[in-house]
Amino acid sequence: MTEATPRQTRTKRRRAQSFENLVQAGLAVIGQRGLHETTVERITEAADVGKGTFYAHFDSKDDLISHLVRLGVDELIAATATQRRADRTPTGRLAALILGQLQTLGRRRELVILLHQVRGLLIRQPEAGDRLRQEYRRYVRFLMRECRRILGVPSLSQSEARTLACAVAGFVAGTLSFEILMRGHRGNTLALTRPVTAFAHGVVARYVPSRSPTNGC
Amino acid sequence: MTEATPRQTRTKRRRAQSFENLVQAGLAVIGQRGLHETTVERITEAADVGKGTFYAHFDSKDDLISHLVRLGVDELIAATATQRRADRTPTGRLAALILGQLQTLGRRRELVILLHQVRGLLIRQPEAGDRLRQEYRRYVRFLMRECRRILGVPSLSQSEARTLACAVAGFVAGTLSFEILMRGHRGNTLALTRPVTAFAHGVVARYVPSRSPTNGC
Amino acid sequence: MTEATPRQTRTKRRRAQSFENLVQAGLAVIGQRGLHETTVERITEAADVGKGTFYAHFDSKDDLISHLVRLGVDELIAATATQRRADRTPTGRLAALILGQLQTLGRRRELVILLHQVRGLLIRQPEAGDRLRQEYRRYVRFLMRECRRILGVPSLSQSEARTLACAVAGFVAGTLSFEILMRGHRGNTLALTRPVTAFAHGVVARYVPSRSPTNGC
Amino acid sequence: MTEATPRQTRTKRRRAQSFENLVQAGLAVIGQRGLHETTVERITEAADVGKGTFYAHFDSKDDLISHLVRLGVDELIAATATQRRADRTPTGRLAALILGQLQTLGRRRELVILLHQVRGLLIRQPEAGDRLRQEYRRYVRFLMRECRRILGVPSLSQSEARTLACAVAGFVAGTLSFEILMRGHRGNTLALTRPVTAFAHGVVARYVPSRSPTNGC
DNA sequence: TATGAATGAGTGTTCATTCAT
DNA sequence: AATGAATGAACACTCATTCAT
Repeated sequence: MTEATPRQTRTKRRRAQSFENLVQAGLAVIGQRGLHETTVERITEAADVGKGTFYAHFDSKDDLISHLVRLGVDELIAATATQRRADRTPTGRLAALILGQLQTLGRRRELVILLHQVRGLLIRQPEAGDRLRQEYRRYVRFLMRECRRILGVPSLSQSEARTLACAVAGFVAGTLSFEILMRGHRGNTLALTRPVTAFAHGVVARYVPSRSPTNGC
Repeated sequence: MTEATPRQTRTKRRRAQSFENLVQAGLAVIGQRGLHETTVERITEAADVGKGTFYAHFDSKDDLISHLVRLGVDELIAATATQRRADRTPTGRLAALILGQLQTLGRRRELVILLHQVRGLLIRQPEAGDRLRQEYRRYVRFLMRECRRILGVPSLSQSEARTLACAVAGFVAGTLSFEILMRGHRGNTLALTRPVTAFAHGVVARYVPSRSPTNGC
Repeated sequence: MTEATPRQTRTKRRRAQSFENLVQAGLAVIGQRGLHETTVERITEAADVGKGTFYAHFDSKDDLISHLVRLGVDELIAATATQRRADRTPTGRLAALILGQLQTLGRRRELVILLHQVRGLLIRQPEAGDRLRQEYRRYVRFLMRECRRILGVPSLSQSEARTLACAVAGFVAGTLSFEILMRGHRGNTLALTRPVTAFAHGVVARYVPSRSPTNGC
Repeated sequence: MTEATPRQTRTKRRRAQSFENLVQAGLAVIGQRGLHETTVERITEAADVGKGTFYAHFDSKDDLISHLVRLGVDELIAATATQRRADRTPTGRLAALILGQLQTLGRRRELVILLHQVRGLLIRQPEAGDRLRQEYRRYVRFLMRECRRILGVPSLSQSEARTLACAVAGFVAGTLSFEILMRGHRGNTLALTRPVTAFAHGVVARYVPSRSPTNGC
């Protein structure tokens, strides 16, 4: 017990440590240099492992990126979960959903850069990058479910729900990218409250069948 | 003198033709392969000119990209101008503004890819790429003016107008990128009418001081 | 007379002017940027003529360089002629010969750079660059004649005279290049008087059969 | 532990071998083709390594050249050291110093070409190439010390010593370059004995305060 | 398992030269 | 005679990936 098992465990722990280092280093380097200027060497230097070690954990650079995108989408989905019940009205809940995404991304610019740049690769060639594309689909499907939950299921066809989810996802990602571009820093996501509530308000007004004439507002 | 002018003209025409070929080829190749996989050689092949000719017209690959972004922003601004008076109500005019952008971009996927990927480069390092950044600022400032024109000037501070313009720009660019990602093709921008009007409606409701209590709807 | 001849003359003058501009511009650019960084375009810009004009006057870049080297050697030879009779003693005349070369080159750094760099090309491959090599041979042969004249003809075999001339030429060119390297500017060629007279003194002492025991010093 | 060291050693030996191959190949190729026609690819072919390997050992082509110049200057200095005590009289010692340089360079034409061509680059722009320039300064400073040692320290100011060292260095490098140029081959450096002793004689006569009137000869 | 030395296809860029005008 | 637009071979350098240790 004091000999065999811990040794194996220690080896495994070391391996897990290397893996984790590479993941974190990868995200950090991408955040600083962007996808294209991120080289395997820079990642392994930042992770403080040998260059060969990278290929003991990942099949390729693209493989690491897939991992990172998966983690990023996980985080985006998780972030929303906490705010799901913050409000009672559909408008408030939709606004909370959007603001939750914005705040999470606002705190982690690496994620904005990663997800933006990978999206840029995917919209280029419809046939390629299926594994990566699935992650974005997962994110949009999550938003579809959330929108339906908030707005009420029967009012939306599958296609309409997807269109709306794309609008929500696009609003979040796009607004943030322009904010960063214009302000040159992370920006204050609180300042985005007004357009967010406006968007949420409009969506509820147009998508939720008004229960009473005055409820739409 | 009766000879010199045509001579010069012929040569200049040839030069202009090469330039135009390179610009169009550049946009086309970027649309197919993305910024990073677009090589100068691929561009010159597509333009059917020698590789050296590229550098007779542009200082560098980045220089061409700057040109293309400028043209793209010009097109985006011009596209909107035609729809400026299509509607009378603020909501309708705002929706028309957004739909105009979407339709123009929907027709020209190369522009979506170009502007998306360049934005991806710019949000990475705040200090670099100033020339390119100026183009995006020009676009956002244009949207600021349009929003103010539509919503009425006094209601918006400079900062709020900028935030709103970023939201509009982001909504357009982001929604389109997710649509392309999900549908795998250009998508039908008409299907986006509903979220667009929702957004426009919400913005007017929240930004325009209501003239009468029922007007917001 | 007022018509035909002057017109031809004017054309010829223009052509001669272009030629002269190119020669001067070539020398100037080489002086500033060195042989390798001197491009035909930079020369034609400096000469304020079109790029094609260069090839109306010279077969190639190498052709211009040949011209310049020829002019440089001419100048070196001419510079010496004036000082030929400045002194009576062999030591003084030899020192005057060397100092004359040094002063001419000291005033025209472009010439130092040109002749040094071209020599660098020629010592690399014995078989190539024959036309250029002839210019340096002309220079060395000139020095052979001068040395013989100063030291007295019968005392030197052809081979020894050539070796001595190489030493003189090498002393001049080499000393100047190290001076410029160490001092970072043209340097004061007057400061070189002491090593020059030392060299001249030694050569006379060792090459001239002493007429009297005390004359060697 | 008993295994780790040999492993590391084997890899390191391989690396050192590649490095040495590149250095030798670099010098050889420069000797054959000159600085400008020496391409990284030609070097790696001659060294029988992949092109990328070059950049695993050197930052750039210039970096290799710096290395080679350093080695060349080292060799020049080392070559002299052995002959330092070959003679007793100042004239003999100075001549031995110069002949030592000439014989070393006469045996290694690559070094002549390398040092000549690099000097050609450095005399062009006073401000650039500081790292390379330092090597030449090191060489000249070495010659300053040697001259002082041979001629006796008190007789020379710092500035005069530097001028004399430049003259010695220039005499060596320049004479050899003209010899190679004229003879088309390595030449017999023994044939240079006469001008060398003449130079040495003259320097001693003019720089060493004569102990007795007849000693100068 | 971890390493890092080696690789070579691929990239942006330069420049001497040609030639239609 | 003069021009300058076009050309493409050539170059320095990068980087994802492999593999012997």
